[in-house]
Amino acid sequence: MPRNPERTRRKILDAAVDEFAARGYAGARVDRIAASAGVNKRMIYHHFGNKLGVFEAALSDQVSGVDITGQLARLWMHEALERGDENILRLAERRQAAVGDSRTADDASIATLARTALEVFPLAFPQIVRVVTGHRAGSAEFQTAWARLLQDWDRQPWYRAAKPRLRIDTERIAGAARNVRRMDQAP
Amino acid sequence: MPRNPERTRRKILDAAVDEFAARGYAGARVDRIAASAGVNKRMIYHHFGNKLGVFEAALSDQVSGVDITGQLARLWMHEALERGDENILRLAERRQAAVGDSRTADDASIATLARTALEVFPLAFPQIVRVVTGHRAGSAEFQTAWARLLQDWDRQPWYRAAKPRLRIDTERIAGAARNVRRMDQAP
DNA sequence: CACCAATGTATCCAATTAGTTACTTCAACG
DNA sequence: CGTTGAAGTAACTAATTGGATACATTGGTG
Repeated sequence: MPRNPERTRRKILDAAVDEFAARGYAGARVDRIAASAGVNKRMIYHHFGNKLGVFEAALSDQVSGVDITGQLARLWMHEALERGDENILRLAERRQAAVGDSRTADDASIATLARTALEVFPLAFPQIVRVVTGHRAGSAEFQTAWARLLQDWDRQPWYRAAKPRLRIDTERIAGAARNVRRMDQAP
Repeated sequence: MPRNPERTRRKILDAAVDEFAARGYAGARVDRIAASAGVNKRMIYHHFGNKLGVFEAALSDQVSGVDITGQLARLWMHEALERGDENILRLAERRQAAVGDSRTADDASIATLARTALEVFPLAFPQIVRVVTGHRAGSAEFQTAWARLLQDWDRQPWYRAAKPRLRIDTERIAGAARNVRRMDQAP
């Protein structure tokens, strides 16, 4: 196998994203990232310096996506829990992805945010879905009901009037919700 | 100081709630809980068996609240990240608190859930608030805009028609959002 | 080709941390 | 009163883990 720094770096990053999404910063193990990447642990420190370096790189690598999946929702949660709203990674780039480059009116960004909240919530808080509705977030019953809510939301005149930028295909969201990830075992 | 098992237990639990809310299961330190409770570490194992026992007790103690604060939002997040929607603690009690004891129609629970999502989101994802709106979740600009959104939501005929159970005072929510907690230092 | 920095491996280490052991003190109760 | 078990303390341990060390190999460049 010929040398290929970029590929090694990429393999580490992919493994790190999985590991940090699943377990968070404190729960993640550098050894596990190395093993799952099929790379020697020394390479992680070579490319990223220390554990925090891998964490930041892994977040940066994924976190600006707008295609919301369970994995991204988990990274957002870990990001929020560990960094709050300080030192937001790739702020400009993410802002661009979320609301475009026009100077957005407040109404539009609030509407965009509310739409995002409704999209993310079942991925982020599946237990609350179950507590409140009695159904699992991945169940067909809930999926259809929630999709209908999103559609109703989209049709609201006051929502449409705000001209929100981020419009994510409702179908794709419904599919993503089925992929809610769980940790393999209890903490 | 006379012996007082119940008080000791309570002190441990309070300290544990803070510690787990701030750092999650993997990030929490038993020593730190003991120190911050002003209790010998051995007492934690005496009362709760092991670290997981304290974690479950701390979650159980707080997690069924409907009075949403930054602290509770963090506990919900850690609960979701570490347990998904399996083995939900105090399910019946929480369900009762959220939607009451009547067999709730689906429309009502979906409406309740959506309302909860909008309430919790800025507490749970302050960085997304900032990315999308440009304002901090605690800022007056965002607070008032978001409160208006919630009020608009509450006035929607299709929301009122669903007769949602959980109605939380918008003012109190706005106040709670100001208390978004951050970790003291980077991970 | 010869050199050297980048890439890679195997192994070790110091610090942290969950959990234990061995012991003391208190309070209730027959 | 004295015995019994729970409440409490201090010190220790075994295992984990982030990070370091020492060394080998490769490939591009002058």
